[in-house]
Amino acid sequence: MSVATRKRWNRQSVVEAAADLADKHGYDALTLAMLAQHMGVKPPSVYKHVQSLDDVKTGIQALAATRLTDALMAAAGGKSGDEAVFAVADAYRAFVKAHPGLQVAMSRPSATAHQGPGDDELESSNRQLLGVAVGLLGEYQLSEDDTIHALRMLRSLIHGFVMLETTGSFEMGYDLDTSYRWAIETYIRGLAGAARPTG
Amino acid sequence: MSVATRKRWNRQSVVEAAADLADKHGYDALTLAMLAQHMGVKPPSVYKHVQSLDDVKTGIQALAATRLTDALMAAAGGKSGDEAVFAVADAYRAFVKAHPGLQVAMSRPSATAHQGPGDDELESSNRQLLGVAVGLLGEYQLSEDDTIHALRMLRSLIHGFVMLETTGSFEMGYDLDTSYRWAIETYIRGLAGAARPTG
DNA sequence: GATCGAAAGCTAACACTATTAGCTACGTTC
DNA sequence: GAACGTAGCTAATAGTGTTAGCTTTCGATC
Repeated sequence: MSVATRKRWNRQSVVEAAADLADKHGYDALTLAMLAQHMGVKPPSVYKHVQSLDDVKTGIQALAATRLTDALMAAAGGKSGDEAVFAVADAYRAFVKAHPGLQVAMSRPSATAHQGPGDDELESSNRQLLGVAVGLLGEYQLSEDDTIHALRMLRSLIHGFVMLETTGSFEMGYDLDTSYRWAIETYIRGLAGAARPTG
Repeated sequence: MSVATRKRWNRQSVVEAAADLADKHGYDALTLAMLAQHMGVKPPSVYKHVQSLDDVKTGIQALAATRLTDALMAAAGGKSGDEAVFAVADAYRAFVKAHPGLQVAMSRPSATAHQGPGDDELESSNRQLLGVAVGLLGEYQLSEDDTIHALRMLRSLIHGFVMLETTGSFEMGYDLDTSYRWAIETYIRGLAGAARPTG
């Protein structure tokens, strides 16, 4: 007989398991009973490792953010200018396609006012991402303020497109890949016109 | 005693009442018990007018779409070119601010494969909106394909910005109104470069 | 290797959710 | 005024998350 010593869970590993389930069955379909069953345990036992289902969902949100950040930083690494922008845009879209549950998680206001561990990690991850993003737009000669605006615009554009795509809100009949690239190109073109007068 | 003859409900009026509640308490917080109480009725009675809670939510989605369409068409009415684009963008953002519940409803995949009445209305409303939108970009001299791309991009940009704004995903410290206008301006600037060679 | 305490499992229970069945009473119409 | 359909009700079911309290198992210490 295999003496199958039972798996040792902790908040992190439970959240990761829950994130997988969210990707498989949908973020909203994630239930505590489902999570418990997947852990091979009855529902109340889950509370030994985690405060509540909201706690788990908050954890998923943080996990999603850091994983997305990692993916974007990896995509941008080494590249610069247009090439880097396209790479990040593609990586974002690919990430969402691969992780539908995590995407939904990211597009919800945080359930609990987060305080737990992982919050610091999330903060530093965001700071890292912002640094990379600012570097991303370095070649476009924007003022400091305009860099913020340009970043917000790029994020909005990518996030919105991917959102509308996954909810099936776009009319059919025209290729989405083409539209996506067209949009990023047009964004870059618009950016050129925003460049500050060369000093 | 006032003989207060009780209000006659139907699917439409129930959906409208539910939409108000969704705006007040949040789309996800909307519960059948809450809806029943607001109607002055016990939960099971709601089913006399509506098939299920999912049915109500599908109704809210349709209602949100048609109301948004109306608001956008009203905003665009008479205007053209840049002015019209700014007007539509502002109207969209204002609508979402005024109807947070409806916005969330719109950004969710439809709960039930809609079939009920109001679906036709939704369809025609969408067709109307597309017509207005195409007219909106008429001045920019885009090819037919590019018009679709430009429309998708504008929608993505607006939807994404408003989404990130309402979920509090933007870093603080820089004015959002300014960023929003900046983004629309940059979009229009990029559009100019996409204009087809004048034939 | 036996013992003891903490960690993690369990069952039972509670309050909530949506939903159905079946009954009663209102209100309209003939 | 009688008949009938609409719309209310209560009671009950199956699901949700969550807590309390008990038991088992695991790991470390003697």
